[in-house]
Amino acid sequence: MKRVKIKDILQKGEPGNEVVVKGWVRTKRGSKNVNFIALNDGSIIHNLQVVVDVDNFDDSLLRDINTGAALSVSGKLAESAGSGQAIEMIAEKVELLGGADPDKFPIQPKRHTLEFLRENAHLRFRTNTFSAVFRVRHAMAFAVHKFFNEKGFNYLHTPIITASDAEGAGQMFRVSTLDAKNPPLTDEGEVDYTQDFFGKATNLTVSGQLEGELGALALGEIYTFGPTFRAENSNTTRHLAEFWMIEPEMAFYDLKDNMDLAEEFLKSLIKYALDNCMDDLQFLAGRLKQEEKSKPQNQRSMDLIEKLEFVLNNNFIRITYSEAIDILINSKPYKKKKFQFPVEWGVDLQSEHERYLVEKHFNCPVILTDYPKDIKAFYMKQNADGKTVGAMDVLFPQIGEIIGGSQREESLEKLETRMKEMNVPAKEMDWYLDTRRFGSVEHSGFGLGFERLILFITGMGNIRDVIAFPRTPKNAEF
RNA sequence: UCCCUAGUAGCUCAGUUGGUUAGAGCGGCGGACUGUUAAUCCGUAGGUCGUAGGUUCAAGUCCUACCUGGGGAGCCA
Repeated sequence: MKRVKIKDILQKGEPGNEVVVKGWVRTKRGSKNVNFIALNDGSIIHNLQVVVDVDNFDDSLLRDINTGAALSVSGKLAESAGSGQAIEMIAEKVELLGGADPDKFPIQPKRHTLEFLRENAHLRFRTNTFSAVFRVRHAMAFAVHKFFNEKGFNYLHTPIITASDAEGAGQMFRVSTLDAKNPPLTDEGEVDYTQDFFGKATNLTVSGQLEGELGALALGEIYTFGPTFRAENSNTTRHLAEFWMIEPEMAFYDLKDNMDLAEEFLKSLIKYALDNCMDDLQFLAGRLKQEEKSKPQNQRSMDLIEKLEFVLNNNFIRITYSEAIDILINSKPYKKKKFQFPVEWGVDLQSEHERYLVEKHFNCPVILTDYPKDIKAFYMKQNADGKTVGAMDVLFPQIGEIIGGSQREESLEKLETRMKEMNVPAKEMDWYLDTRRFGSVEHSGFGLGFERLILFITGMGNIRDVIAFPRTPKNAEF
C-alpha cells in the first residue's frame, strides 16, 4: 500500500479508505483498552489521530511509542467518535520505525521556551511552532519567485565570493586559503594576497546589488535571492551574520516606479501567505495571542491575521525624509523631550523615531524617501536640490526597515565625483562604471531582508527563530 | 561593542534579613481508568545551585572576573 500524507487524509480522506501513514508521535494518551496517538508527518500543522485497540498489539511495542518516535501505521479511516477531529484512523498494523527514548528526547509534550528550542535547533522542527514557521518560510520563498517570474524578471545568481569591498554595506567575512598561522607577507609586512587562491583579497558578499545592476542594464529586470553575509557584531532580534536577501534591479525605473514595485511585491507576498498558509497562520496567531497575554495592555499588538489583512488593504504612506523630520519636531515625544537622540535635518533617523512614525503617528507601513546624501550610499541618484538622494526605505511596525532601496545615479560624471568625495576606490570599480559609460539609463532597485519578512508574516519576535540554523556572533552551531 | 537582566531537577520556575536535610508544577517512570484531546487520578525517581576565585563560623543567597542566554541601543536587511 502506498503511503498517504496526513494533509491529504485530513483534507480529502473518506471513512473506509485503507491507508498507510508514516510520521512522528506528538503525544500518546488513553486508557486500559484504547490508546490515541497524535501522529504528525510535517505535511500540515494538524495531527492524525490514530486509534489503537490495546488488545491487538504487543505491550512492548506500545511502550515504545513515545513522543518523538517514528511510526508506520496502516489501517482504515473512520469518522471520529471523539469531538476534536472529523476523521481518524483505526490502526491495523503498527511498525516502530525509530524509537525516541523519553528520558533523552528533549521535545516533550509540554510548553518549551523559544530559547530552549533555539539551543535544540536540530529538533525544533518537530514542534508545531517551528514546523509552521518553516512551511510559511518555504511558501514565501516560492511566492518571491512566482511574483518576479510573472512580471518577467530574470533570476540572476550573483557571486557569493566577491573581491569588491566598495558598497560599504558592512564588515565582511574574509575568504582565504592562506595559512592563517603563517601567511605569506609582502616586503611591507602585510599579508600577501597575490598568493591567495584568487590572487587577491576576497570576501563573502554583503550585497548582490552592484552585479545586479549589470544584469538589469541588459536584461531589463532582474532579481537576486541568495545568502548574504555581514560580519557585524550585531546582537539584536533583527540581525543575522548570514541571512537571505532579495534584490530586484530594474532598468528604466525611477524612484516612484521603485516604490510601486516594492509595495506591490510586499502585498503579493502577504496575499500569498493568506491564500495558502491559513492553517499555519492561524496556529501562529493563536500562539502570539497567548504570548501577548503576559504583556501590558498598551504593548499588545494586533491579531496576526488582522495585521496582515490591514497591510494588504491599505496604501503605504509615502513621505520624504524632510517631511518626516517636520512631523517628528512637531510630535509630542519631541516636545516633551522623550526622544533619546536629537532630531534635526541631516541626522539619520534612530529606531525610536522610525517607530514613532510607523507605530504612533501613521500606524501603517511608511515609505521614507529623499534622504540627505551624506547618510546614504554613493550610488544613489543625486536629486536636483543638491542635498538629497533618491533613496527609499520601507518601514514596518515592530520590524523597522524591511526594505532599503534607491534610484541609482546613472550619470558617470556625478557618480565619479561622489565616489571621490566618499573615498570609494573608482579604479577597482571600473567594471561597474562601464554601465554608465555605455548606454547608461535611469534604473532603480531595492533589497528585502527575507528573514525580516518572515518575522512580519509569522509574528515571531526573534529573527533567530525564522531561519533554520542562525549564525550570529559567537554562534555557529549545527 | 555599550547598558540592563538572568543562569537552581529533562523543561518552566520558587527559594525570606546569609543559618540544619534545596522545593513546586510540567515532563519521565510505575500503576489505575470503557474514546482520549498538552486526558485525568494515585505513586515514584531525579540536583556539583553556569565556571573560577573571594568575604564569612556559615554562601543557592554577598563581592570580583569570566562564560552563556534574554531585552534594549548602535550598525543595517
